[in-house]
Amino acid sequence: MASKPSTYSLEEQVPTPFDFRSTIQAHGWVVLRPFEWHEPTAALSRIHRLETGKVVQLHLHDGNKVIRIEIDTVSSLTTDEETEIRQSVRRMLRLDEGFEAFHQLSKQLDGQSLALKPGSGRLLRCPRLFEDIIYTLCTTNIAWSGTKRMVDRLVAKLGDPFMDIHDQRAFPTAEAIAAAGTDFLKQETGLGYRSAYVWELATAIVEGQVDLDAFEDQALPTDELYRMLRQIKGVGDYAASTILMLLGHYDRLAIDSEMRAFVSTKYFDNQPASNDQIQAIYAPWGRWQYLAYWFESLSN
DNA sequence: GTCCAGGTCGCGC
DNA sequence: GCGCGACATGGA
Repeated sequence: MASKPSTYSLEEQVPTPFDFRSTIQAHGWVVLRPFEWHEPTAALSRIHRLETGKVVQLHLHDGNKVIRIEIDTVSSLTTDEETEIRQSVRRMLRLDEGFEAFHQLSKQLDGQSLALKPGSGRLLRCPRLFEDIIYTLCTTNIAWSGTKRMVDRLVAKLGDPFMDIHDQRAFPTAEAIAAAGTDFLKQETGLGYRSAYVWELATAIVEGQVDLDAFEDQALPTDELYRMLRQIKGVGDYAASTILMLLGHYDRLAIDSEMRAFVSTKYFDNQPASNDQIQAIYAPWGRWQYLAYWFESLSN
C-alpha cells in the first residue's frame, strides 16, 4: 500500500481572453462533490477516476495564459493517463469553445444591462457527460440543498476513494451505480424516486444500449440532440435543455421555476410569464440565449 | 402536521 | 396535444 503521493505538474494552453474564476464560479456545479473550490489558493480540485481505474486528485490553478494542473497520485502516470487528464480539463473548462460571437452580440444587443466580463461565458462542467447528466437529474424537483445532499451521498457511498481516504472519493462510475441497484440508491443516497432513473441510465450504459459519446458530436443539431436526450427516462424538457447547455448548445432555454421567477420579476412586473413570453424575451440572442439568461440572472 | 423544492411520468380526455 | 395527480426526501 503506497502511502506517499507524488505530484505531477502539467500545463494546458487556454484561449485569450479567459476568465478562470468566472468559468468555475458562474455555475453551481463547483459546490457539488467531488468538485471543491479552495479560495485561499484559488484552486479548483476534483478527485478523478481515470479509465484505467487509477484515482488521482486534480488541482487546477490559473496561470499566465495556461491552466496549471497539479496531480496527486500514488503511482506514476502513463502518457495515456496524462492525455486523459488534459482532455478532462479541456472539457471541464470548455477550452475548445469560442465565445467571441456571444460577446459581440452582447455589445450589439444589450451592452448596458448584460455587462459581460472579458473572458467570461464559460460554465464549468464535469469531465464526463455521464456525471453532468446525473448532476442534472439531481436538480429536478428538489431544492439546491437537496441536490448537494444527494450528490454528496452518491459520491460517499459509491465513489472510488483516493488513497484509501474515505471522504475523498471520485464520482461513481456507471458500473458502480448499476451494480448498486435501486434499493441501495433509495436507502443510502436519498435519491428518492430519481433512483430508478439514475439506475436505468447507468445500466443502459453498462449494457451498451446507450452511448453517451454520441452526444458529444458537435455537428448534431440541437433538435436532434434534444430528442435523443428526452429518450432518457427522467430527462424532461428542463433537464434536456440543461444538458444541451452542458454540451455547449445554448440555443434553447431550460425553463424552470428559477427562470420563471426571474423573468417574471424583471420583465413582467411580477406577473406570471408563459413559456412563449419567456422565449420571446431571449429570442434575439439566438444561439446564445441560455447564456444570455444565465449571466443576466447572475448580475442581478 | 403541511407544504414545497431550479420536474417528470403516465394517464385520461 | 393539454391537464392532473403521484412521486421520495428533507427543510421551512
